[in-house]
Amino acid sequence: MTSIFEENLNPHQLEAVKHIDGPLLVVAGAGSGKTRVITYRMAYLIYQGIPASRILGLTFTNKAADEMRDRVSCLLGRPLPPPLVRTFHSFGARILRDEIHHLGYKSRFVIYDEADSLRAVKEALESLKIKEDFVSPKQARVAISKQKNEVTLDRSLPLRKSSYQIQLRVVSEAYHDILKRNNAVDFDDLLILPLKLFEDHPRILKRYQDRYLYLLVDEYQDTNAPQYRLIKMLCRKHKNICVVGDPDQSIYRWRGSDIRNILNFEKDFPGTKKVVLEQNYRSTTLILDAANSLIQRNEHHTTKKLWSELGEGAKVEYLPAKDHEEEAEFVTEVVQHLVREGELRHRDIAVFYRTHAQSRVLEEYLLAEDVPYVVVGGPGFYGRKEVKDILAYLRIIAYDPDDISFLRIVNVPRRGIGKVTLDKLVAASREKGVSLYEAAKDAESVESLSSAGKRAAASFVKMIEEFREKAESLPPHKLAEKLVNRVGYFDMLKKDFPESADDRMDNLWELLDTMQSFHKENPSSGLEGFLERISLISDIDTWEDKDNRVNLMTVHNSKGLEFDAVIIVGLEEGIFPHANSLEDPERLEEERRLCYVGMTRAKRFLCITSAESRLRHGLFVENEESRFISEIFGWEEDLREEEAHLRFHDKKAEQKVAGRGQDVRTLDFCEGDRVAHPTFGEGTVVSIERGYGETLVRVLFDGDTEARLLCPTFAHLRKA
DNA sequence: TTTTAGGGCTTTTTT
DNA sequence: AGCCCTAAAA
Repeated sequence: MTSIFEENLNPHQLEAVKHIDGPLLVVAGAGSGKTRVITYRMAYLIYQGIPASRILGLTFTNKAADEMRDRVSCLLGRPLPPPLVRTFHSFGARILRDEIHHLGYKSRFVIYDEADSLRAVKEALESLKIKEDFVSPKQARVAISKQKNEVTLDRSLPLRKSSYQIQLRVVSEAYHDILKRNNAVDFDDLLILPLKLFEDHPRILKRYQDRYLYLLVDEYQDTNAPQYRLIKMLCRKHKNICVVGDPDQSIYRWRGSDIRNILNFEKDFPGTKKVVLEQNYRSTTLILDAANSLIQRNEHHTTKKLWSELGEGAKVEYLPAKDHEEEAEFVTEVVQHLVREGELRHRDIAVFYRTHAQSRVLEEYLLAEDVPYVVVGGPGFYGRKEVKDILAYLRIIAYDPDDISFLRIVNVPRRGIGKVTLDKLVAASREKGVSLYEAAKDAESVESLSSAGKRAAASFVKMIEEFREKAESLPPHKLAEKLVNRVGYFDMLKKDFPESADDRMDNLWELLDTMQSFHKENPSSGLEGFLERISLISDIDTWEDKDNRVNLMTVHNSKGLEFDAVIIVGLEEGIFPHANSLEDPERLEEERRLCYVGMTRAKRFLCITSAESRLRHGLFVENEESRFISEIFGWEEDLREEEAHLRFHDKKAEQKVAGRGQDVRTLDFCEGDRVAHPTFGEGTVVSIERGYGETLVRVLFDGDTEARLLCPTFAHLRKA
């Protein structure tokens, strides 16, 4: 059984997988089998007798976590439980759920998302009577978050403080008072509070250190200071820390990621074993050459060179358009061409852009040509007003009602609690030191309140109380459905949004469906469990590859994915690289890394476009061609013109979309065939799914065991 | 006092 | 598309 490791890993990967104790750094270039190394290593540890419950995997997205957990269980076979794999944030939330009372919070805390947290900042500014035009709430929020994440890295901050910093400090304190009062935490707190907990309570830390003896961290180049410290604390005793990452793919510095974490790993953890993976199993050589050529322009880049055995492949295309509309037209044509001539399915194709705003034109043109597409992320499902409203109601019902959620829905739909009434409630709540909901509950005693206001508040409170009672007995989706009906949400939609009421209502049905399936899968976790899950999912997590559609997303969202064909649009100075990064050399390098990430998602076909002018904020602006273009193609000025006419429509270009081939494994069986497996015995092939990631074979073995076998494991399958 | 209608502003990337 | 503001209607 040792063979699955030797058979499916190259010598470098194997070296990493078989390293058991002590720190391990895997520098894994794009497409070099990073996920494979982590999952195989987890499986290997378990084969060595280490209980799965002692292994902890940390990732950035739920999607990555799910995929990893999934693959490990595939490798292990059914009977063994997989190790714990979570995102940093959900791991933090889980710790807090058990331990937050040590920090003076009540145990059922609310997680505020960015919008909620912005509200809280606004409230803080208001209570301090700071003029919004002096510090914009948004800026303040970003600054608070930044300060929060930095302080934990280095406690000896320079003492010189500008008045701005002092003011910021005050706002930050007011903000955190508000959170605490509402028993709420923000995203940053999910990492910082566990740190604080571990610092203040060494015995609790010890418990977690003893529980997780082997740590594996994905995308280590994107860890920020709190994440770094959390990791360091957890493995301080046993030093069994394995991190995987690629400095050239670090693209979240603006969010606090610190590339030094990976660069200094060997210094931080003496005795580190380092493995570098350079063989790329994803892309053809010309694509890799182009990507290498770009990343080499970065002063700070790791000296590794990706290579591939997948053949030269198609040349990277460049299609300069005159404006954003022509660009969208090109994209549509390329997609149609790839589907017709290149034998690709729509789902094998992806279009990446720097900013969400760029998706609209693309959508228009794809729609006009009946090309099926799906937009990943953006102002997504959970950002929509109707969904946020209902979730706010549910939070009020599930937790001790917090002010932010209360304010959101207290008059939505309208129920006669307007500004004046609300102001009086706010004053009453401040005076009594209770939440707004408590104040509303006791509205009768607020003398300044009009009788109409008292009545409206009382009936609102009565309704919420009824629902809080119902929450004990009803499953979450039923409760939510009753709620939507009871508050007359649909009527409000029809009145306020006559055009889109039905669409919005569909979104709510979808929310209810999600709740129902969550309830089915986690019958015991109830409404709170659902709300926690909802607040920690990201756009990419909800994306499924099942429909046959072209995928549209930001370059950031593309990280970790791969597609047969990739089109990157908007290669213009000011767009990509983004205008806000042009001045700062370090930020510019990050833009370059971002472009590198996008390019290395492509397996066999890569196309880049630009527009000479485009509509921005309602105005036509002209942009220079992105500097990345010449860096990718290594063009000299005089060659440019000649190359530029090499349009996609040329015969020569068309030949480049060769048939598929390289990565398709030969299977000697197909769906419906009888097969035999050394461990599981005989069975019938239910399905073979190829395309995204690795090939997955589902087999229903006799005796009703259904097994899902990934690429390496099904090598043991033989036609029976 | 609350609601409604209309105009301005925004958007870089996100757990 | 959502949010915030203002002015006027209900």
